[in-house]
Amino acid sequence: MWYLQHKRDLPWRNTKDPYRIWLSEIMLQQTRVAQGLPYYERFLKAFPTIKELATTSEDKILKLWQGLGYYSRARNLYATANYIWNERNGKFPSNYKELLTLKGVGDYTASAIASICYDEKQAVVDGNVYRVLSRVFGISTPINSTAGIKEFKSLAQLLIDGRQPGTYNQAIMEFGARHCTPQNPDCGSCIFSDRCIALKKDMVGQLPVKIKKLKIKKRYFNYIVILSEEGKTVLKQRTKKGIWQQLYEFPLVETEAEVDEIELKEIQTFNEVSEGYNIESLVLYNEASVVHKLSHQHLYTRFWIATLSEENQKNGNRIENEIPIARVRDYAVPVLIENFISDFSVFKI
DNA sequence: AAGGCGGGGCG
DNA sequence: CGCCCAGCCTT
Repeated sequence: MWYLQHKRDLPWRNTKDPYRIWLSEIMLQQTRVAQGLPYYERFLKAFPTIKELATTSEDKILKLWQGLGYYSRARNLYATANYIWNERNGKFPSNYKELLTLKGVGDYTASAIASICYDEKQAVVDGNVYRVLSRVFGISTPINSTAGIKEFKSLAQLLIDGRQPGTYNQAIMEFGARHCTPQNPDCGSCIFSDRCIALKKDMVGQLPVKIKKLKIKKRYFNYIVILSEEGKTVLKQRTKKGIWQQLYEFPLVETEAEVDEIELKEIQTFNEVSEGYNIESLVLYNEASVVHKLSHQHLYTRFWIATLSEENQKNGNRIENEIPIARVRDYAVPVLIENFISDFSVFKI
């Protein structure tokens, strides 16, 4: 069989422990194996069992998750670990249907855990499976339409080997990831070349079909990097809906367009931010905006260094959310902020 | 049914 | 540059 010859030796392939499988599957949602692998190793070391994961803090989990993206996965991971540890005596649900009720666990993840850990016959349908099935069977139904999702799930469910469902699922995904690749698949040496409809019809490059409707929004961020003479700065946690929920960042002034210093000081949010401080000087750190690209937003970002006058500490004013500069690296921050911290000499300790 | 949610790697 | 990645949740 193709899988046995080509499978990669991945750490979660040597276990049926639902905790480890669950952790790996959550991490690999919309994430390449190569990107998720180091995170998986670090998580397993820090949290060997669900007990350690459930009894730590959300901040610690987010810090370890930093850079992997889709941070709701980390928050749901923590919520689910707590639920399982506290409400279920640390015992995972042991079938597909119950797994589906867990936060952050959808059809794919529930099928993966159920098939791998409990030998339940549930077919996974991830990006790899969509690609392989759409090509081999020549299916043009958009994979992200309601009809497509149903059609591919039932087809996969027909094909799955009931004796080794977990192995079957991992094999078809591995085949999609390693052989039936999105670009330039090696159809010449493919084990399905005799029956692949897409190959016969010369449609490999056009399958799978996907409806796409991504509008990219431009946003303009101005981060106010506060520096007090005591060697402290200010970080705030993002608590609102939207990107980077629960992560930390410098006080943010969002504007409708790029602004200069005069314009920035007229912005309401800037005045709210600076109200508690006595800003002595405000210096633009990067003339050219850093463009941080998310899949759905482009963030044009400038950092402003705000040095506080001595009065702040003489008066003993307590500054909200202030932290020693040496502790900045303890906080979970977006990559955009992490890059700045790494670049800014004051933070290099 | 549609939109929001990260970051990185590849051609 | 655009595309896609072991998807899920909210509206």
